[in-house]
Amino acid sequence: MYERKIPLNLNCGLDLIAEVLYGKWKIRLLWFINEGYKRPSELQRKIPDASRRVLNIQLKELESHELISKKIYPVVPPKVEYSLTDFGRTLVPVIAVLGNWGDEHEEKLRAIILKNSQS
Amino acid sequence: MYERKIPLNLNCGLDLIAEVLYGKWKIRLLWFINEGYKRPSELQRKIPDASRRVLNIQLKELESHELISKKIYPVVPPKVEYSLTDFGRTLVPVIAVLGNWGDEHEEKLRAIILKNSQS
DNA sequence: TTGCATAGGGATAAATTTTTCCCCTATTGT
DNA sequence: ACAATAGGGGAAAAATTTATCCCTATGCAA
Repeated sequence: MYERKIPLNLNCGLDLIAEVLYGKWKIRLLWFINEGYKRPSELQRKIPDASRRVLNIQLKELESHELISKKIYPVVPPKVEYSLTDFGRTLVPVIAVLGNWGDEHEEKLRAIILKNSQS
Repeated sequence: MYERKIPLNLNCGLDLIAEVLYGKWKIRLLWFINEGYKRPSELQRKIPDASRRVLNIQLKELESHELISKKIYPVVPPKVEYSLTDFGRTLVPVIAVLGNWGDEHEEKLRAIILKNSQS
């Protein structure tokens, strides 16, 4: 595993939430799990741009941060289901606020971002 | 400048807000600017762990995303002041929600994160 | 028997972001 | 002449995150 060389900052609430949410696909994973997509293969289908590997890694991090829990069914082929913990559920309204802001300003944002990514 | 090789996703509100907020120091920059720390040197003092260079880069990105505006006073030595645009101000409550969640769960988060970063 | 689906992991490469180092602007004061 | 101040930026290195590739195992279907 990767060993961090620059120490973490955990001074304020913003540092703390960043530490658990920073990761390209984490917010989306939480969102889809909340919507009821529980199995890894379902999540991979919902997020086709992410590699299988990173999703596994980020799911494991979410689990280690106690935002989701993993249930392994002892069957073959294997079956796994993730679900939000009570703690993870407290993040749902927070994520909703983020998504709503993006949705509300969708046109403006799309225009600004595209304009900048071309120059 | 760096030329992106993996194309952006701008499908939903979450993608859009991620595009403007992703960056190690951006949220903090917005926050401090909102609190009234306007000059680059003030911001650097408030965020001593960031290199001067990145702060400049991220300020410029925030500006190009129209979240902050930059006023250059034609004096010597130079004087610059940033401030939130109206658009940027709409993000303040969103950032507050993030920080509040972190603050509310501060002890739990600190414990979880430290436990995981040691193993 | 071959191929597909399920879930996951190791090793390594590539992409991206952040840091470090050094230089430049112009004026005021020593 | 020279340092101090305030703001910026290029280039390259380091840090970090994601992607790619290959391998494990089992049961079911064509």
